[in-house]
Amino acid sequence: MTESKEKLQVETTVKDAQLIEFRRQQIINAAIVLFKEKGFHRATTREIAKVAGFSIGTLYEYVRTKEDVLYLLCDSIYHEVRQRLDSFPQHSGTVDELKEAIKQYFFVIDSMSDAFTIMYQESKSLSTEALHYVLNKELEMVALFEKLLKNCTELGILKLSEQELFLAANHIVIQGQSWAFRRWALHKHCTIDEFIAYQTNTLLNGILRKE
Amino acid sequence: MTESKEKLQVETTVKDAQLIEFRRQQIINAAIVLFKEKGFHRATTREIAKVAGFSIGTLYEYVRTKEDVLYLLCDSIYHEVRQRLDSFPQHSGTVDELKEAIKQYFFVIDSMSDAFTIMYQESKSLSTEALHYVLNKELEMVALFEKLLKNCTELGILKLSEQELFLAANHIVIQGQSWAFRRWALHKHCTIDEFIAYQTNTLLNGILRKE
Amino acid sequence: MTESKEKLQVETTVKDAQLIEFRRQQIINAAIVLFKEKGFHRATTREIAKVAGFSIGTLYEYVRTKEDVLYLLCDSIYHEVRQRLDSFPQHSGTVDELKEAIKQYFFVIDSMSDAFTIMYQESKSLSTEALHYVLNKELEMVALFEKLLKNCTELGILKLSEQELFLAANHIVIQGQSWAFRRWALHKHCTIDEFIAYQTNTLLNGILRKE
Amino acid sequence: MTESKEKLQVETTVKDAQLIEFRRQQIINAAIVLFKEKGFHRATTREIAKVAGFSIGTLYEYVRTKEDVLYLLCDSIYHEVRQRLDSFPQHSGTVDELKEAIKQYFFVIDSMSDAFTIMYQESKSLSTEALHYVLNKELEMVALFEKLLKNCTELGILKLSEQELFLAANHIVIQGQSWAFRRWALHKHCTIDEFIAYQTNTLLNGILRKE
DNA sequence: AATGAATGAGAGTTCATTCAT
DNA sequence: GATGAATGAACTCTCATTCAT
Repeated sequence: MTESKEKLQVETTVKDAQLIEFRRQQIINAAIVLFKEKGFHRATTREIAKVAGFSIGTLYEYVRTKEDVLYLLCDSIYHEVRQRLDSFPQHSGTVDELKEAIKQYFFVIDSMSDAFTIMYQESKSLSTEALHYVLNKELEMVALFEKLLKNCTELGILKLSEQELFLAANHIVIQGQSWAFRRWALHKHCTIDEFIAYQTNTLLNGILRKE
Repeated sequence: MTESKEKLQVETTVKDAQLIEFRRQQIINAAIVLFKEKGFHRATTREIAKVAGFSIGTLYEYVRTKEDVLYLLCDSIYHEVRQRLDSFPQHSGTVDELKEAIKQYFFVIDSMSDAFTIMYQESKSLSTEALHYVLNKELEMVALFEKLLKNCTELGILKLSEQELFLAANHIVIQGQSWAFRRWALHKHCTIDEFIAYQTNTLLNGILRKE
Repeated sequence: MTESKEKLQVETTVKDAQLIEFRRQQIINAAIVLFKEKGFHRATTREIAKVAGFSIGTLYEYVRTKEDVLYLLCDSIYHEVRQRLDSFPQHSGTVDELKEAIKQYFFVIDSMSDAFTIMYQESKSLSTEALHYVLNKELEMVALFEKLLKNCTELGILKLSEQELFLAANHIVIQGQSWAFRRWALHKHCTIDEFIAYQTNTLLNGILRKE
Repeated sequence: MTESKEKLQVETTVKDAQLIEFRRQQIINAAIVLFKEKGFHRATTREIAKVAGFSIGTLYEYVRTKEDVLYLLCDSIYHEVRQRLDSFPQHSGTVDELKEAIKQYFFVIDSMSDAFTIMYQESKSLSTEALHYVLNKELEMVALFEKLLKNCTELGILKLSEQELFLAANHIVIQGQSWAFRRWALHKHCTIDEFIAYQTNTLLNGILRKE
């Protein structure tokens, strides 16, 4: 899995790269808390700075606009997801590999569900350029699962058209994310493991044509 | 299907009920256009009034706050959905009935995808009370499909636990809505009919246990 | 004397034209006081609103930006100047007419010297477009005196090349304005009448070639 | 010509006098570029430091406040003017000497017109104390020409009252400076030599009373 | 002597809401 | 019932200045 587009640069007045990394992580953490609580528009930059632990002036040394904070947050999600998916042990058996990927993906979402929810609800507030970048990351996610599904078809385990490949991959991505943005409904009825089990079974059964 | 909660009342200074109905529909239509274009927070009440065709003063004769506009919009969605689902011809064959319900549901979403997307992204801006009301409507939707699925299990066509019943219903509702909020990705790959076909097949195949 | 360019429009949210006129005059008056005292940049829009007698919100109903206030001020100066010069009685004798025009011009400046000084020092803060508009008004002023001087040359009283015509007209305009922006030096040494007498004599003697 | 007031001291933490001189010249040069481009208020201290070639911290080793930069700039103008006027060869014939002084003065202005324009438009941003110092320098300039004119009256070439002496000197100073601050209008119509010729002739003709 | 990250008061602007007409 | 001018709290962002290194 490779990044398809250059990262959009968020301008800084600070020169020390390590410090930038560190402060931006503080900003992102603060933003997750606040955007979750009150949404992007109701959270103020002053609050973000305060929760991050520094002054409003300092915030703006690491970020040009409030929108940059949202972009940083969205970007960090995919960074995290990629790290996790890249690091899980690769199986030879491809259906198992697919299952494992789904599991890992759902786990990341579970562990970052606030961030995912924010991204879902607020990414529309990004500039066109940043939004395109983020949606593109999303498509990379879909493409990853398309690839894994395709591997299965090549082994003859599945028979899927290109369209079905896409729809199935899309299906996985959405259901995974729904674990985040529909917490309120789902958590009352099952655990993440049960959810993963149901989704994996339904999908694979649904896709496997045994006639 | 019955409405579980009393409709939340949006106060008015105007008496004429028909006029209220009429003006509110104008408000909702204007809001759909503007919230889609710029989101709830960036759209101003002045703009809403202007697009609706009257003055800001008049807007506030039919609505107490800006949030009321969002609430009215969300509420009208479920009103519309219910009307459509209630009116389609009921079959005796229950799997067919389920299929038909799915189809109708996806069709409503397709025809109101802007409104659905807005609801998805902006409902967090509602007050706790209004949000609960809306989420409750959402659960009624899920319950509707749970009921239809349950009918199938009772005929022995499906074997599903309570949990699976809920997850499957939830699955339908989410995939349907994804047709609205993931337009940008889905519309390039398939038509609404193809999407319905894929979702219906996958779900039913995935659920039917043939061992 | 005709206005060479369309007036630049300053946008408003208010519809009542008379009210706009009235409020803008209040804004200009407040701005003259404050810009004189602390300059354009140090005067705040809040102060302007306060001195004008209304709230900051109201200020922004009649003006889009702070720069608009400055533009309104500059524009009103030329409006005033034109009114005064257009209304003085026209002589037949052209040198007398020139003298009278100079006198009237210097009088207007004397009566609006704060506004003139502000324009001199702050017009650079206008947008390119607005600045061009204002400088153009300034050139119209020069052109007016060029015309009056030209009348004299046509009667054979003066012999001036095109360049000299321009320089002499320019000379009048600058010396007049210096009465405003060099108050601090000039007022200690002479009255406006003495200043006018000196400038008129020097200019006419300087220009008249008697060899 | 003697300096009438002690130079205002701009405090420093640095000891090395030569270095101070050197760095301040860098600061002034940077300030001329930036103040010309965006004015005193819009130019930031950071930018000044950057253009000057060092860090913001260093800037504040040589200057107490941003206003000091403006003061330094204004002060350097008179320093330059004095150097030039003091160094031109003194004639015995006093009208020629006056003419030569005018010429040299206009030449300095031409070569430093950015700095002069800045002084004209921004000196109001100086503190009262610094402003008085600068205006005083200005009056010294006027006094210089008063002196030269007086020499002529004493030789019987001119007959001028004290007031006329002042006004004529003032006239020269202003017209000279107008070559800087009215560049936009004048440069299209004549060269500096033509301008000097016109101003010198008009003034002398205007002043010489031969009846 | 030089650096540059940190600070926070303060500025311009917006916009939901009110209320007299 | 309809209008639209008035309001002011609240928000984002800037930038002169400081001080530890």
